[in-house]
Amino acid sequence: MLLFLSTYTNKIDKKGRVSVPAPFRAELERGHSNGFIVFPNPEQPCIDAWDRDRLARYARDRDTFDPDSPEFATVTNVMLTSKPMSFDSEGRVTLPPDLLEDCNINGEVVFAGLGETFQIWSPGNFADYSADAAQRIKDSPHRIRISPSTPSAFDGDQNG
Amino acid sequence: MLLFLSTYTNKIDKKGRVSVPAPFRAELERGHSNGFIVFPNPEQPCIDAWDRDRLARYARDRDTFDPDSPEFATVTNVMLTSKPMSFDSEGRVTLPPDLLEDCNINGEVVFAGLGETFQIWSPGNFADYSADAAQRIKDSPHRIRISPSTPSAFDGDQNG
DNA sequence: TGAAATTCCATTGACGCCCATATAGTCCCA
DNA sequence: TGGGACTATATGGGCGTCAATGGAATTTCA
Repeated sequence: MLLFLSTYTNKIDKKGRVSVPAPFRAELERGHSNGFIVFPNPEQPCIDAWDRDRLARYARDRDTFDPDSPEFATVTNVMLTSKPMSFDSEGRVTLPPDLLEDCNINGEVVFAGLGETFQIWSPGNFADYSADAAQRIKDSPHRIRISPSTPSAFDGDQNG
Repeated sequence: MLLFLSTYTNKIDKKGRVSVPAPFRAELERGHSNGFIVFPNPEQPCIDAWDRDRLARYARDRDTFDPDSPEFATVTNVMLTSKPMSFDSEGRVTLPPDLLEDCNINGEVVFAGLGETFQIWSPGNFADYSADAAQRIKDSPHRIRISPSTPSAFDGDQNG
């Protein structure tokens, strides 16, 4: 699976282009994709970025939801509002102006790796968001817990 | 699988032609198709557009339905009312006038990507529809949940 | 022969491709 | 180990191509 890590801040030029961090590009290429898909996050003032395979999986789920359910409404809304981004020869994309406006993005963007996906923030909103997350961790500290590994390339290595 | 994303608003010219968004055309070509199939949506004032393979799958299902069931009636009606659209050399189609009338389409159309299929709306009806979907999401918010990936080139992730 | 439809050509604006530059990081070698 | 050459990334700008749209020319059918 793809793994997007770390955060990067890049500039948007006059033509609206922004370089996607090279490590993110490399990850997408690992998934045989020369682009990714963006849509407005339904809960936070940021842009969600998924690889095509993940969105295709989500699209398939649409047929399984009750048309009156909120799940159906959400997946429908994601499909309607998502836009495919493709890299130019320098690894840049042009993010949709309406999404930038909604997220208060102007001149600079933060690429925030979240593991299987990443997000795109304005530096200001991202600072608030990550400060809030840090505070919540302080308020209720806990140990890192990770689910047992599925037996894969290695065998018999999964300590409880 | 094919993936139709985002929404596009295009004009219908005096001769009834309208450009199909280039990304939709590209998807259809990916599926080795130089056109698509339209039929009136049974529940909403819009036109459903499917690729040929999907309609063929649905046609096969007809044999499995009880002839007295509503499912049988629906699939039968879809087959009876479907019309194949094919692109001219500029990527335009001429939508059937009766379907346009039923959907209050006049001068402009919205192509609405829904993942595996897309729909064709009048701008006004589409605004109502998407506002309604947005409202339903607000009324019962929930996080996006996506089914586990099928084991493919990469290893699956097991979220409960 | 007229109406409708299909093919072909023209215009405009946006986007992608190419080239150039700067900066930072890496590698090599003395 | 320090310096220099090389490479890759991020960024900026010019230009050609393509998409969307409109209309003319040509064909088809009643």
